[in-house]
Amino acid sequence: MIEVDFRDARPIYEQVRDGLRRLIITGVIEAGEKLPSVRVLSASLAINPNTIQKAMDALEQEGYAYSVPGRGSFAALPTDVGEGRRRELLKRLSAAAQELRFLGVPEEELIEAVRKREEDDR
Amino acid sequence: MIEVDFRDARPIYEQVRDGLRRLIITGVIEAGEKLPSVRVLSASLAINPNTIQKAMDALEQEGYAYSVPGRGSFAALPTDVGEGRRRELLKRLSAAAQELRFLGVPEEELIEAVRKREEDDR
DNA sequence: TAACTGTGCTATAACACCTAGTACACACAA
DNA sequence: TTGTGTGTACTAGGTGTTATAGCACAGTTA
Repeated sequence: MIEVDFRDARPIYEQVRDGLRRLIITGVIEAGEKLPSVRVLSASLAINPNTIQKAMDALEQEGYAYSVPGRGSFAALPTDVGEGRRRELLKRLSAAAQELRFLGVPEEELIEAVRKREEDDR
Repeated sequence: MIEVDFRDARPIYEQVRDGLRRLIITGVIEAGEKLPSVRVLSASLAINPNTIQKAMDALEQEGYAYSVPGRGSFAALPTDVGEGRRRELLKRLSAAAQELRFLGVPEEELIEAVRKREEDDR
């Protein structure tokens, strides 16, 4: 369900956060649906609960999830995601596009990459 | 010329590396032209020379610059930039696009962001 | 009640990052 | 040659983040 690479330079909690976010934006977990619990994820990934908790906190701050003490964490609606996240993604998008143009990648290829649906880019 | 934010979570050497890369891809520094020296950058940004050196090493490894002992560091040709960098950027591009689509941003807006030329996204 | 849930806290170890200081070899111009 | 500027290399230490272990509490649900 979620892959964590201990050799990766990125912190584990970021990998978990990104993995959970990916489950949401790909529709594997729909809005309102329950996310795996801190303890279950901790056990299945062999990662300390505190680290999973940190990933959950980050995801909740982005607006992708909300937590209810005693019940669990759930996927939020796309409209609940903060505007800051949108702006950051748009910045990232044009920055990548600008650099790719500098590297000589034709614009059609960029647009194709933007339109592409199914892929396994982390 | 280059801005460094000490409060930013990103390491200083990454900020310097990205700043230098930006000078190259925006054409401020053209291919073959000399980059500011380690010591000059170190003095003007009030950053330790070792940190600047680390940024230079990273930039050189990406293929955006090459160094000549005794003479200085210079901007490389776009064709010298490694294929790994291209792949990473394309991944980043489609990942951002996919998430933005999930957030309800219309495709025309994404394509517009990709086409956009002049902007100050870091 | 029992088992699950999120949440909070302390303490510790490991690692990346950044700094300070020093030194060497090379290129270039006076 | 001498002086200056250049990239490069090394040691050492301080600092903050990350991840871990362990424990505890309160709320929810069957």
